[in-house]
Amino acid sequence: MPRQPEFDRETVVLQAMSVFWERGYGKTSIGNLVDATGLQPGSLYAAFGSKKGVFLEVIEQYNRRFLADIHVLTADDKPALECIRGLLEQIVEERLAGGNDRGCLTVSALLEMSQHDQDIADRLCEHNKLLLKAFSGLIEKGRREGTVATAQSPQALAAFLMNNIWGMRVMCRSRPERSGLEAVVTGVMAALGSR
Amino acid sequence: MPRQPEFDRETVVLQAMSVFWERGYGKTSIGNLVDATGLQPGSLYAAFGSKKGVFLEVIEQYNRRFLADIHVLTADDKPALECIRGLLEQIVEERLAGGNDRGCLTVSALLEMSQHDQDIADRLCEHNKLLLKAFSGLIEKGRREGTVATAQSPQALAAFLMNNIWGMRVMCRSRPERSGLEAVVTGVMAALGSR
DNA sequence: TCCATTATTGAGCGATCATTCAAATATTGA
DNA sequence: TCAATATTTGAATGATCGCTCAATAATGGA
Repeated sequence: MPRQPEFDRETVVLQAMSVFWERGYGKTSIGNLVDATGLQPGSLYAAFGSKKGVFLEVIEQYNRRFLADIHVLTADDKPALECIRGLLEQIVEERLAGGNDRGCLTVSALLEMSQHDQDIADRLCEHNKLLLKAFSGLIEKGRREGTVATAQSPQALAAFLMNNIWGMRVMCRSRPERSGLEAVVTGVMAALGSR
Repeated sequence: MPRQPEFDRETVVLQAMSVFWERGYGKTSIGNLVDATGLQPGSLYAAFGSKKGVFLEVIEQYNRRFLADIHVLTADDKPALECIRGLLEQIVEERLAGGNDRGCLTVSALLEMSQHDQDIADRLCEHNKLLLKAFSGLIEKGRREGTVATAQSPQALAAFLMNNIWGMRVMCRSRPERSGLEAVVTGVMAALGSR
């Protein structure tokens, strides 16, 4: 066997994720990726084929992690409605702590790229379907427990929930006040919990 | 008086708006603007100073028009809650008609540019405050009529409403099914109308 | 030790970008 | 008709982009 690659692929993807997340796809140059990963252009192209190839693998990993988080929540002992509240409040607190104003990588990518790149659009839409299913499962669990009492179907409530999370991701890019973010949490919880 | 400009400024801004809306800021080149407006680079720069100058005037006009729409709704005779339903359903129908998958110019601009350009971020955030006030006024009217019955403050409900509209703008870029979009409308109406 | 195979390097390619500016053109008051 | 004053034109500029490739370095089996 000849020479082995010197880098760890997952590490490189995470480093690239950080850059794409911070700068968006269009404003990320190969030079930025070289700086962040320590790999030279030739190595990046040997490993991923193109800038788009790097990005596709980045959103693949980003999506996998997000989905895993939801599945962990679904397996949790706590009432599902409380898990959902925790999910929303985590977004609020992360944003207000001054930290994450990067929003969501895939939401930004959807708005920036879906009109221009069919491959990226396909991948993002496919992920959204998986995410809807995951939320649906979480809400079904809530209904079995009785914590989710609203008459609408789990699928409909999942769409409503995801819509609000997307909205919050946008709001995080603005300069939101605590009152606005908390109003969203209150509104969503009321919509899910009341009958 | 010497030679007058040959173009109508508002027309040019509308033509540029269409391009920025379709392509986003980063993917819009001066060449695209030349094609859309019929103005040569030199004329564009004489009139607007820079690409960013064109864009700032575009979002200025976009925002003015959107705000005006909300104020028209607030002056309408119909119950405020029905006006809000109409607003949401218009987004649903426009999207499902196969037409508008461009989403919202300012939401896209916020995600694409807010991290990189302070001037554009300032302008967008300022507009968002105006929009929140306008929604607040509409909801206060609903409360006076009794159609909006929820206990939360008009400001809080306005934030919740805007959050859902932003979410729908994102969803419009995906490939949404009617059921998902309608679930959002149902969820928002329930949250505003129930006590 | 040597060779076959692969990874890494980084200068360089052509394309495209936002922007500029000197020349050409149009308008108006005199 | 003729300056004086603007606008319009579009080729040119320098920077940056994604990407390539010949040269070099590293590895492991023979």
